[in-house]
Amino acid sequence: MPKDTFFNLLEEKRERIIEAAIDEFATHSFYQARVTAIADQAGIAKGSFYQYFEDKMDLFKYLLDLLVEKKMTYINQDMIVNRNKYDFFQLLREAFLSGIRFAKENPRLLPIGIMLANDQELYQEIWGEHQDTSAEFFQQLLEYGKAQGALDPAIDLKLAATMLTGMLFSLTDFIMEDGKLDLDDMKIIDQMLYLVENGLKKKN
Amino acid sequence: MPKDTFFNLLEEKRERIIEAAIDEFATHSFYQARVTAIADQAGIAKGSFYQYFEDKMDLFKYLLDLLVEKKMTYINQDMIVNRNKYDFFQLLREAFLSGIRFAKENPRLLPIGIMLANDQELYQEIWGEHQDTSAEFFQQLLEYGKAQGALDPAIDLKLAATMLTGMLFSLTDFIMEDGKLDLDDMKIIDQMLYLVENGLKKKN
Amino acid sequence: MPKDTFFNLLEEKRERIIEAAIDEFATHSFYQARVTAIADQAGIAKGSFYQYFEDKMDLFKYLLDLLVEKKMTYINQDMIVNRNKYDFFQLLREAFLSGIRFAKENPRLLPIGIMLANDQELYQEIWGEHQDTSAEFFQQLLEYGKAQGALDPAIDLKLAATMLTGMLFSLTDFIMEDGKLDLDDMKIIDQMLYLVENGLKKKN
Amino acid sequence: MPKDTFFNLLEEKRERIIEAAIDEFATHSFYQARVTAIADQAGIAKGSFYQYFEDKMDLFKYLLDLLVEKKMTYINQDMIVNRNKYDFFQLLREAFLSGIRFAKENPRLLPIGIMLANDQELYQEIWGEHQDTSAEFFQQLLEYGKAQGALDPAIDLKLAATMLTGMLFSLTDFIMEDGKLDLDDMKIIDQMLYLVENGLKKKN
DNA sequence: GATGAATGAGGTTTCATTCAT
DNA sequence: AATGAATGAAACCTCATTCAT
Repeated sequence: MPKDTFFNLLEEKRERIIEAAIDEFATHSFYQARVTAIADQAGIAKGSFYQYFEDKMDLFKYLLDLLVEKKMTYINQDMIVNRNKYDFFQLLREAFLSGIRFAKENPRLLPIGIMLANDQELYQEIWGEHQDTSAEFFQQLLEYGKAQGALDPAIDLKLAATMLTGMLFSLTDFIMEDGKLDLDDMKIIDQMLYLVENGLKKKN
Repeated sequence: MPKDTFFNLLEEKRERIIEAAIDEFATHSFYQARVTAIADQAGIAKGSFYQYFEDKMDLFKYLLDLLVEKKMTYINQDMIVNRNKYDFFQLLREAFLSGIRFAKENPRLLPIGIMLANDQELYQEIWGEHQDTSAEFFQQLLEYGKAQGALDPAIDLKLAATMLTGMLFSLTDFIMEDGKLDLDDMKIIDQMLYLVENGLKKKN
Repeated sequence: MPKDTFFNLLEEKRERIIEAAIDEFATHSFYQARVTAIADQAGIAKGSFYQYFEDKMDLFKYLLDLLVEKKMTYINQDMIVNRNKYDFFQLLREAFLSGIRFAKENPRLLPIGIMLANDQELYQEIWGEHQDTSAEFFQQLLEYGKAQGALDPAIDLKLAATMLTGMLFSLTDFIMEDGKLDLDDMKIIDQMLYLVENGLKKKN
Repeated sequence: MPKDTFFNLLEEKRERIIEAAIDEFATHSFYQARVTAIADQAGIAKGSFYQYFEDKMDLFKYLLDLLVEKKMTYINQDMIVNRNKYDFFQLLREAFLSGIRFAKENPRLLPIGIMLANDQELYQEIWGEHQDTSAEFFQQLLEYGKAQGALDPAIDLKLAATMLTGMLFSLTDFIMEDGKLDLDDMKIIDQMLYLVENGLKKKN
């Protein structure tokens, strides 16, 4: 946790530091990221950095907290409200949508999460067991769908969850790549959902 | 490219160096990996390292070349031979299978590829534009399937390719995770293919 | 010298600062001691510290002044009063006793003096020539003893003073070590005095 | 323990480094001593230092090992040889003599030992329990003397050992102070021994 | 060709002190 | 007077790379 001094700062300066940190961690791994670069970019003295944070890790963890908190906000807003109104595939659509929306509105946070996900050792140190949330989330959603009788009973839920996770990741990459427009996103998501619902096979 | 001296080495020593390098890069990012660790592990003097390679990057690029070359070999062996004998979904099955097989037989190469894929800057420096090969490969396969009339004409091929790429990645993770058995892999792949073919929706 | 602001403080706060400083300097060398720790412990702002003292050294010197002053008080109280009533060995006993008593009643001041005594450079900077007070004191006492005819004329007074100084230091350590009881102290001091008076040799 | 690289160095360079280290640690506490100063003084690059030693502590411990080893050599040479030839007071004389001789011939090692002795925390970290050797040594010697019937049976051996330790320390300081001559040392030691044997009291 | 010592730039972190409120 | 944020020099240590044998 950052020190009190950090939270006592003027909003504006705090923002500058966070922005600088996100910039640095979005483009460099935790180890490659330099405290000096963050301090310089934020326009503060190197020494000041250590008045705000215990060390580099302290800042990094705080950033991840922000990321998780923000992401949760996104998903919850959309999903909690609609959980009982819609059927499984509509909920899935919402889930995809909020994932994409989050990524688009916080594009610099994404690489940080991805980098962490790919550094096992760091991941363990920071989050311990803390299961892969994304796959877990989809599995719960699928169980709900199964209970509703919306799913083909032949499918393995855990595998399907894994699959959806992978698809969401790729889809995000796909959409982020050239900053495509919002309207198009809808089409893409609907296409993707069509694939998920009906598969690739030609209907007779 | 490694220097001539490297290729003049006894096969056995060359092998030892490559193995040591793979070990190091499989567990550390490019920047985090230490030349010293590689030299120690390979049982050569630190100075010798620089007689074989220009620098750390030189070795890393060479490793990636090996990785790509090896992966291509896998896919080609299975696919080129069977391209005309089987229908689209059988080919897709082969593609998944060879992807998985490669990952299982070269488990230490995988993290290297993943790490690289997640470091934009490094990726650019090493491969420049060099499109995402995996998605490209699936797109070609899908085009072949479309030509065969095996696919639902409503689907967007590029998107489907993205989707399959993500799925393959996740599937690989899924299988590698607890070292599942070969026979099970088949079942999982068939399950996955079932999803891909028929989607999640309950059949009437 | 502390600034006027320091002496204008409420007795209670001044006390708190001194106590905090003693704690810090008793457990850390001058260089190792941290101004921040003192300020925190005393419950004052770091900035306030510099309103009271020129710098770390300023406080340290002041502490040493207090120490010397306090020690002098101890010795004087006992000694000045008794100087003419008792013979040499009784005075020596008093001197040892007051040394021990001071150490026991101000246990945290002792390490500060010891640390200083062992850092030549610092010692010089703070006290310049300022002879070793303890040895000097014993030498005067011995001269008084010689004048009284209580001492073996063969002994070298300066050397004996050095010897007594070392003994007092060790004795203090010895007694402080496990917080021994007061009554025991008397016995120990009498034992020690016996040694001083009669030496180790077996009497015939 | 220093790394192998250190022991592979040319004698001359190794010597230079040790000398530089002793100089630094003799005039600064462990924490105050600077690796940079040692490297500069020894004429090596800062990086080289870390090729030879794990860290600052590694070098410091090695220095202490040298100190102890050297001191042991001194004492043993003189004492082991003479243990059975001489009576107690002669042995004590030898002990004092070797202590002094060691201090005179290795004047820069002494402050290092003293500083360590006065930093409890550091002492613990380096030597753990490892009793105060000097006091222990004198106690054994005194027990030998008691067995021989050379000592006044009224004296407390542990206290006497403490006393002798303190005296040796002070005596060493006394002699080192202004670089007194060898011949004088003998006189001083004999004076000191006289005090120890016969005490201060005037003989009738 | 092989070795391993030598180098120094650059990273993180600490902390006494100053400054602005 | 009091506060506590701001500063930057300086410390330790790492490591890719060069150099001399």
